[in-house]
Amino acid sequence: MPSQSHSPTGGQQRRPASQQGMRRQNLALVLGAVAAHAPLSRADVAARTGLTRAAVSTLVVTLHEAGLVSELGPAPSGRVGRPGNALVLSNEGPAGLGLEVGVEHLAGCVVDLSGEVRLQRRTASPNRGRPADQVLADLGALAAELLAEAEALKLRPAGAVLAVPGLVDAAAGTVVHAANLGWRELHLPPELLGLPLSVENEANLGALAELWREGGEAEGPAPVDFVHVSAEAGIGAALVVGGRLFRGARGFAGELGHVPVHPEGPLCPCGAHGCLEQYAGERAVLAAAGLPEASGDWVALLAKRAAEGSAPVREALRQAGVALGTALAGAVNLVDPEAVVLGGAYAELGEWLLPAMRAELAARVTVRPWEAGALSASGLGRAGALLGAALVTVRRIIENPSGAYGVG
Amino acid sequence: MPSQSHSPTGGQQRRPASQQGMRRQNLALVLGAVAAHAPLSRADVAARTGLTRAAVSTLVVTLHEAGLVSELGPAPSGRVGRPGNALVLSNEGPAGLGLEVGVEHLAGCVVDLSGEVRLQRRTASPNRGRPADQVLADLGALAAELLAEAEALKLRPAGAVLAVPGLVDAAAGTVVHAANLGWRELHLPPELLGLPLSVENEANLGALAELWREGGEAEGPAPVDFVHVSAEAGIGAALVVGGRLFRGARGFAGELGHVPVHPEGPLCPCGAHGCLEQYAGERAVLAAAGLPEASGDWVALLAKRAAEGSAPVREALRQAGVALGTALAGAVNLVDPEAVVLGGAYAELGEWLLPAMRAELAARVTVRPWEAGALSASGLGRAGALLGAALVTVRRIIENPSGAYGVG
DNA sequence: ACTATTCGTCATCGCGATGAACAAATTAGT
DNA sequence: ACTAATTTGTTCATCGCGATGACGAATAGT
Repeated sequence: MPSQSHSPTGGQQRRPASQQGMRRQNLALVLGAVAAHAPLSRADVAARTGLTRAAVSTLVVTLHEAGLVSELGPAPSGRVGRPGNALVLSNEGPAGLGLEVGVEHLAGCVVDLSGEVRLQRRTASPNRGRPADQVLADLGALAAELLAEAEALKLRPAGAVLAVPGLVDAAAGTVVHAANLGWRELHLPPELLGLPLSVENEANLGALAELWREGGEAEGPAPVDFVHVSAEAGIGAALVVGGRLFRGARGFAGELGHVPVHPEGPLCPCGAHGCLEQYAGERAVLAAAGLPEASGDWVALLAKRAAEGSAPVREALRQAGVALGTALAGAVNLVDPEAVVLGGAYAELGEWLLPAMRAELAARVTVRPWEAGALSASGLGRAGALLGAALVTVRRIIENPSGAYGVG
Repeated sequence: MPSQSHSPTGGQQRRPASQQGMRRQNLALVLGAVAAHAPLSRADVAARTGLTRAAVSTLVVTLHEAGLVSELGPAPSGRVGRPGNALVLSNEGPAGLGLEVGVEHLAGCVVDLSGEVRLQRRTASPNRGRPADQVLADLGALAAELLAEAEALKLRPAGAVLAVPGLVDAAAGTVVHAANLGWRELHLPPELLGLPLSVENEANLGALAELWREGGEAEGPAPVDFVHVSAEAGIGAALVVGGRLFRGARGFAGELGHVPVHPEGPLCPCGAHGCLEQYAGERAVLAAAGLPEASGDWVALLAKRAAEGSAPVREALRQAGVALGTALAGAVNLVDPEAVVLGGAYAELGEWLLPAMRAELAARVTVRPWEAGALSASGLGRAGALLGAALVTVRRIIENPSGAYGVG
């Protein structure tokens, strides 16, 4: 289960603090500082973390032996004094493998510790209704190729995470229901080619990719409390709270698609009336736009038609935006996020969806301060899920370096 | 600010782990075990926490010197072996002072470390529109009386928390807006009679009281992930996530009252259309019931008329329940709580509100498992806020014993 | 060359948990 | 009643790990 167990039920079952725990925590602290702030000397790390230079030194020895950090050698800083020895995350050794199964494709990628995508691979594959074991076999072959190439780069993935468009029980490692693939109650093996394998919802992984994106760009610091909306199979929202994915008590948080928008609206397959999906879901938008359903890459098609100036398509998207905005207004009133990010496939339709969403949010979020800029489209778009899947393993190593292998 | 700072913005600004931090954590671990599981011998604590008996011994010495735990003396256990020396939370020394200002009353109470209410006081006081400093002066007098009585019981409150019906910025210690009192942008002094003073929303405190209620009764274990709905001034929902109050990025989470229920519904004073308050708020319910507004204790009045069998009142409450259920269905779909608790004044109307709410939730929460029993009325009712206010200080001491005084 | 800095490492110290040993207090068995 | 077996709580030696302070190394400024 990536990132966070869903309710550790641990009322007060905390572990006692031992000196080994202390060391573990400080290893993570040092590695986290190196991961977050590019090249850093030991002294920089000490200043930033509050640890002593001496302590940082011994911690770095451990991290270096584990192959997690490497030195670039002394770099003239321009200032007086002995120059520091720059530390960076190792671009060899531990890595993360992300896998993705979509309706029409399989994909995988390998990222190194610094989050850089080092390998990527994508193959067309009509998976709709195909037996799951065949799909998984193809996916295994793709993963094997990636692992071979990774070995040539001296990268050694420590875990694999699979992104699935559908409802997933991450803790149990099962796909509860993926309508577009025709999967239901599918238990995935705990290992793939010797790597521990986790499953996760595409929407959640897209949110994590957004959370962990390189903050270096001019986009400002990545928010740690946000709602990430994405539509792939149904409409899902991932809640990120304090930099952690929030799964809810039973792991089913984020079902934005079934938030009631018009309580007396049309019947939804879920059994309720007027769910958001009835206004902003695939079928609803295609119907409103006058397009046939199940038409291949419907998102790309909509984007193309809208760009061409099709009035019905634009109106359909505007109405979807209104519904999304209404549902999100409720969500914002409830959880008060720092930002709302439109991700996944819908990010590509942002140009047509965002104005109506912004208007709706501005009109309905009135009790607290709310700026239009707090709603934006993800720059990652559909690539987010795969990237997020690969990053899960890497982040897990960085946040708990002694957990991987026998570092401690 | 009680309980949890609202977004520590701490991307990776964690403190380094020192051996003093280790001690602090283990003190909290031991004290937490004693607080949670009644009388416990040192050996029991060791077994339960995973610490060594030796370690527990020295930790208990520190806690005893700080006046946080006391010994009951050896108690025959019936089993073979030397009997353990039972440890309990001290019923003297550190305590918590809770204060409450309502539209028609002032109240205060003192709880000891074990959460027991030792002193309670309530005075009628028409506070609507009265100058805030006069109200606070009266409240100070009430607090002074309680502190004098507390001293006779050898209880020494370590902090005071004030429950206010309205929007509060707990971190800044200000009441942003309390419509029913006529307060706006009121900065409260940081101290009251020498005690550090915090302010908090009534709804949030009611939720915390629910969270911290004695689990011993047959009501089963208190949930750690739940939504606590209460209506006092407006309709508020407090989200408790993993046993902590969730405040949102800016501290405004839980505005259930302005979640859109019927997007094209009547205009709300907040500027939006069809907010929940337009269907389940004080004015809406009274109007639907055919009663004059601003009629003293309107909740009690509604409960009385409903119990007498008044059809219009019952129908008004049923419709409010439908609206509440619709809004809550959205909330449940989003955050997947373990339970939903109806608290505050509305708890007294539970008999008339719950059936419609349950029906609505059952119909609209379909993707995940949902049982009707997950929605219930709080047993604390309106007393929750005051109790929660007093418990905040006590819980803070228990969760961080070295923070209070110079324990460490 | 000399001084002022800054960086990284080493020896020493203190704190706090661990583990083993031991006295005290009880029950079970004869 | 006396012994054996347990369980509790404390004491003592030990270990791990960060803090502290000192020292060599490497740079800039004069």
